[in-house]
Amino acid sequence: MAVTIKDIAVEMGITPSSVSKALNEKSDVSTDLKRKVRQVAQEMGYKKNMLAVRLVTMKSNTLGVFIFSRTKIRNSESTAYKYLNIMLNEAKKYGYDIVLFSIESSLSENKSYIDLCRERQVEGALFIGFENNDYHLEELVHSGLPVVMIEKNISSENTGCVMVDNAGGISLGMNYLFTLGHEKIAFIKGHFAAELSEIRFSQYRKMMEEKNIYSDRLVFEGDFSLESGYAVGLRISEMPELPDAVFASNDLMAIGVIRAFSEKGIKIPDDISLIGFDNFEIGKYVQPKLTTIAQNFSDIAESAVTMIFNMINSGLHGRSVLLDPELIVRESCAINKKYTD
Amino acid sequence: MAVTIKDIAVEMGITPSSVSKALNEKSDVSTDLKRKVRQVAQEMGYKKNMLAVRLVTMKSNTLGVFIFSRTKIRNSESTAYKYLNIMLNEAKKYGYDIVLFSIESSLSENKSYIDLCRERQVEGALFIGFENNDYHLEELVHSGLPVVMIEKNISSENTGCVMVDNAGGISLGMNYLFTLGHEKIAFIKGHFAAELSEIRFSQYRKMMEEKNIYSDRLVFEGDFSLESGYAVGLRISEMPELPDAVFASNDLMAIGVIRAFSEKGIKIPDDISLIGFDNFEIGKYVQPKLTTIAQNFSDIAESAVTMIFNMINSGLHGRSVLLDPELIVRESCAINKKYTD
DNA sequence: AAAATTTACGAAAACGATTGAGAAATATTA
DNA sequence: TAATATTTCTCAATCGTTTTCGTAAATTTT
Repeated sequence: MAVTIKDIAVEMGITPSSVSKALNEKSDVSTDLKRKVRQVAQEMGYKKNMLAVRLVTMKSNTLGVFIFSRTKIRNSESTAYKYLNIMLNEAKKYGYDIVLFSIESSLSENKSYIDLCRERQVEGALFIGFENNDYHLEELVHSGLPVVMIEKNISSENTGCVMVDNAGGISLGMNYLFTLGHEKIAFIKGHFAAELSEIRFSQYRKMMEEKNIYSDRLVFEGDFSLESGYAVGLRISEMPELPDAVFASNDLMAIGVIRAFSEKGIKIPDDISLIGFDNFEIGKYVQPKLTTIAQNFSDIAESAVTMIFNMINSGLHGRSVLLDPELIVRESCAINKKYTD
Repeated sequence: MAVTIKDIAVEMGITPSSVSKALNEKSDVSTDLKRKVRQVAQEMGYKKNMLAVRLVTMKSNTLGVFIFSRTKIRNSESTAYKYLNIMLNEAKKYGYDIVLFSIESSLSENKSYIDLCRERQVEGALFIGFENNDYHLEELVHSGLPVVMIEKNISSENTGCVMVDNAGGISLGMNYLFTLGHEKIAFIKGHFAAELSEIRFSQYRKMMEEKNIYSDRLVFEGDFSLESGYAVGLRISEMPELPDAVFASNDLMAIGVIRAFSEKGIKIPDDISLIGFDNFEIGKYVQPKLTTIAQNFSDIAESAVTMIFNMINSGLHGRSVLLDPELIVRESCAINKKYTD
């Protein structure tokens, strides 16, 4: 069917090994033959069979990428894709392919992530999002396979992670809110199965407690989705006394809140301030423009790929790298009026 | 390193072929041996090497998917990911893997899409988005490799496509607008390199011309991005006389328009009606809620995968399938006041 | 009990490449 | 010119499977 080096060999009256070496620019073949072989290969439409190459060289040059879609954690398909895109381009620079794994179906097959990786001979695995209750984590950590996770804080010999400094991001936002004179700051938590939900909330709680102004009644359960933000927004609007501000665990929920408040006639930032987390582009187009904490998705993905290649090629251990978030001030926060009284 | 069937064979004092047959549930091996082999394999932590399997069986069980990221056509990373996700799950049902290809890097390597596919032995390729000026199209069509494209209307022996009926979608929106009494309908075109931009615009133009109300001054260039929608919105707001309505080629641009109008004090839908295309979830949360044309991304992706497997397994030819769009009426369109005068 | 059939396993070739060791051809040195 | 060194190619093993064919043993049929 397809033309092989053997075909080229018989065509040229030489051996397959010479063809292989010529095509791979080995030193023990004359430049003249190289040229001829290249030309014949071209003419015959030869394409090397990577399956064979990888089998014999025992190098798959392949990275596995797992994206969690089962529960739509963070509801941010768009960020998953951003990550994926960067990973793809970075991997290509190293000459690696990326094979995608979907979580839901692999679980139904009753194959663990490691099984999938071993079968495909992937040299490393990248995880985008990881659920707290996933019992495969243990296995991953002890597998020996280089693994790096995004949005899940972990580091061991063979597993690393890269994520934004979520606690730092919350601090940035909280301090900004404090500076503006806000004290009754409500918080909308993210999806319970995402580790960063807990991290963000903990930092919020810690900072509120330090000021002795923490109250359970100020925290609301969300799941990172627009809808959940909207639902919480409605509930907040019905509180006997409005909070000074609300800190949403992500932009999507913040936008849901904007919608709810708008329907209830609550003005942002006049009646209440609002801050999000992520810095999605859409935040610049909602009314009011959303003040938020930015995380650089490209940097995260790039660091993840860099780390995994360091682990694969240089045998480095997994590390936990935290990237700096940034406060993006736009229009959804204002000075607390009560403060000026 | 890793345990192979040979290892199992020596361990059990049988031959590799028996192990292979046992593991593959072949009929010419006793159920007793099968059981034993399974157990030993399990104990020894055997994982079959798919590279070897695929090489010998001459079946890669792999689909290639190409996503165009070079020019951020449609600016809809999120839809690309939605497509990808469905494809992944559908492919898994057939026992296929998906390897991802990034367009930009492949071009820099000077390897055509077909080269990449042939090397990896992929059995079919899925394209998400395709640029008008991509000169590789010709090669694809004549490659013999099963290919199906999303958002690019083409069909030949080995290439098919699936997309929403864009012209029909525009008709839906235009007729709705006409019913509401609008005549001066502005149109924001999508990215010039996307085929569907032309399709959508053509239908708009056709319907306007049928009513003899087409004017070049009512059409604006966009590129599917929020920013471009915003920019056009600003320009529209500065027109000597406001149009009755604006039809944006996608929701993102419509949201940009909302922002621009809001800043200029133009009320939607009181002063002007607005309609989008895509039915992104965010449309329900902007103010006013966006009326739009819905396309079902899941259906599109599923159809694409189904088609490619039909081509791969049953040798069916590529077809061009058009899915029905739907008008989603929300709040951004109202009856034309001039009409009621 | 002999013949025919079935069952269960082994031997070996294959898939398409790579690679180190060895052989042949050519070039270099003494 | 002979000996040595260098270049250039061939040989053959290998990667981990699958699969066809062959054959001995077990089973069934006559």
